[in-house]
Amino acid sequence: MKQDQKPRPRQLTSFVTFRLARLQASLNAQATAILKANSGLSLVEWRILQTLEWFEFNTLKQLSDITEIDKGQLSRKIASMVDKGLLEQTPDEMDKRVQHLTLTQRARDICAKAMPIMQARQDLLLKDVSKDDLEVFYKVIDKLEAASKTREIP
Amino acid sequence: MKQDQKPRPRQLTSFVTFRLARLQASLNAQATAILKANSGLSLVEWRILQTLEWFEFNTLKQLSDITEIDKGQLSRKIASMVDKGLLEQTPDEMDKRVQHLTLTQRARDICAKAMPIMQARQDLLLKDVSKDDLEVFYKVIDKLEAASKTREIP
DNA sequence: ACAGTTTAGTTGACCTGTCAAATAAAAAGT
DNA sequence: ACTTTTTATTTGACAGGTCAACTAAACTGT
Repeated sequence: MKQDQKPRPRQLTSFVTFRLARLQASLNAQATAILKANSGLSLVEWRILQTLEWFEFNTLKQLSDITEIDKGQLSRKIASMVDKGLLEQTPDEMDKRVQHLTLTQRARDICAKAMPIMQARQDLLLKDVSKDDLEVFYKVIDKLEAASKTREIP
Repeated sequence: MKQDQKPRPRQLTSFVTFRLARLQASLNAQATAILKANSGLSLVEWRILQTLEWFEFNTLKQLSDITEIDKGQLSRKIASMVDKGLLEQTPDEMDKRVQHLTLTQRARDICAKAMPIMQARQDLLLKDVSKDDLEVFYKVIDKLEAASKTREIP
């Protein structure tokens, strides 16, 4: 009688990452749909614009470091956003390699319009999460993020 | 004197999703690198194989529902994995539309070889996370996931 | 001054992810 | 039986994401 062919639910190996991947897929779909319906921005565009608004940062490198978005992808995205009139590039005085990015008025308008809805979504997402739990949540994210940067597993 | 041009760090609007996106980028890069070095599998391939091993499920639809991976992507991936000799498809008796998927011996061997390393990585990721915190973490993920499925915002 | 290295950003190639439309088989309604 | 609706899977088109090689400007040390 051949049985236990299948290891069955097993330990929760890979479960954290599995859960995070699935959550991410779901969150992205939601955000993409909301942005499309309300602003015409893609999710990456929204992220870029928001990051530029939140942080002091305004160069591609800094953007890439902070968001972990690939610099290649950013380079192309930024170019297309400049074309669309969402971003402006101004060359750095000292370092001729770097370009500083700023939102155009148009981009600020679009963001201002989309913001309340994205804010509402954020509120909805966190509606049932207590302050304490959220703190723990961020703490765990910090730890996972730190551990995910060590490349000591080969 | 023009100042407060820039709204500054503001509320933590979108911060949860921002943090999750960044974490995800980092985790994916790590997993991809480990898998590449140790098994030749891509991350999606690994996820598909693991999901098939963990759960009873073995059809494309079930795989798509459980992982939230797009069915289109799955359809193509599965085809390529069948080509590579990682999966076998056997048609359902009753319903001629569905195909049941099973890992080949080759796939099981590769997974068996990669598993200890992926397990070690998982352990490393969670090394500094207490059991209680992890529980809270999963609880918050559940809530975010549930909220991300409501399309009641537009 | 200048060879060697690092850094910001670009580009090419290629894989992954997403959406929507198309097929085709099952199930439901009449 | 026969039209309508669902459901499982496939396909096309295209945006997003990743890697690695490349260019050009700074920086380093001598």
